[in-house]
Amino acid sequence: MGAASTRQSRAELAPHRRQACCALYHQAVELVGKRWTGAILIVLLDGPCRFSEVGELVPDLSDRLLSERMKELEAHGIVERRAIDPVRVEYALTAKGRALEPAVNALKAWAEAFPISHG
Amino acid sequence: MGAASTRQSRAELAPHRRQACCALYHQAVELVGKRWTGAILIVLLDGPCRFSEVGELVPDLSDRLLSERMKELEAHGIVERRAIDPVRVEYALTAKGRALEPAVNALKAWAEAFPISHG
DNA sequence: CTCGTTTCTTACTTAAGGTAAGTATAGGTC
DNA sequence: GACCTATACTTACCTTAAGTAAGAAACGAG
Repeated sequence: MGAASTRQSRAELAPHRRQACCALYHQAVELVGKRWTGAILIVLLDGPCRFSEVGELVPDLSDRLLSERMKELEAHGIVERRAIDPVRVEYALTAKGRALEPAVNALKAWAEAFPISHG
Repeated sequence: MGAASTRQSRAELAPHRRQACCALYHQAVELVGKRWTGAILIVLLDGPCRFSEVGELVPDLSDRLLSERMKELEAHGIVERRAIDPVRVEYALTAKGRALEPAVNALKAWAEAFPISHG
C-alpha cells in the first residue's frame, strides 16, 4: 500500500489513454519470472524429473530454493508431485505447466538471438 | 559458489543424459523475469512512454524501483532513454526490446488461459 | 546395524525489495 | 524574484526474500 501513495495523485490525473498492465499477465510474470522458476520449467518441459536431477541440471540452485519453488509451482497447479516412496520423488508438469512451452520457447529464441552481455 | 558445494558430487556423478538448462535462456529469464520488469515491458511494447506514465500504468511500482529497472534495461540495450529536456524523459524499446513481443504475448496468452488463483 | 543417498527442514547471514523523504531542474504565478 | 508545483530521479532506512550450512527422516546396500 506504500507505493500507491507516491502515485495516487498521478493515477487520478491520468485517464485511460493507454492500456494498463494487465493483472493476469502481471501475476504470471511475477510467478514464472521468480528466481530459478524459469530454469526449473525448461528442465521439466523436457520430461518428468527427480528432485536431485533438477538440481543437477540447474547450476547453483540450492536444495532449499528448489524445494521452495517446487512447492509454489505445485500450489499453482503447474507441476505435479509423485512420491515413488518417501525417499524418491518425481516432478512432472501438469497440462497447465506444459501450456507454458510456447512462452518458454519464445523467450529462449530471443535469448539466443540477442545474447545478454555480462550477466 | 555456495550451492555448488551442495551439488558438486551429484553433478559429477550425473552424466549428460538430458539437456541442461541453457545458459543464455537462464540469463534472459533472470533479467526479464525480475520483479516489475515484465510489467514495464508490456507497457513499453504499446509505445514509447514517459517515466511517470509507466509508473501510472504499473500498479504499486515505486519510483525507486522504476528508476532501477529502467537503468538495467537501458544497460542491456532493451530500452533507449531520450531526454526531451532535463525534466522530461521518454523511454522507448530498442529493436532488441521489441523482439521480446512474441515471448510477452505467449506468456500473456497463457496467463489468460490459466489464470492464477490467489496471488 | 552402520553407511550412504535422497528430499526436504531449520537456523542463520546476506542481498534485494519497499517506504519515505529529499534533490535538482524547469516552468508558472503573483 | 520569492514561492509553488511537476518531473525524474537519489539517498537513507527498514523489511522481505534469497543464499549458506547443517541436520533429520526414510529408505536400501552391505
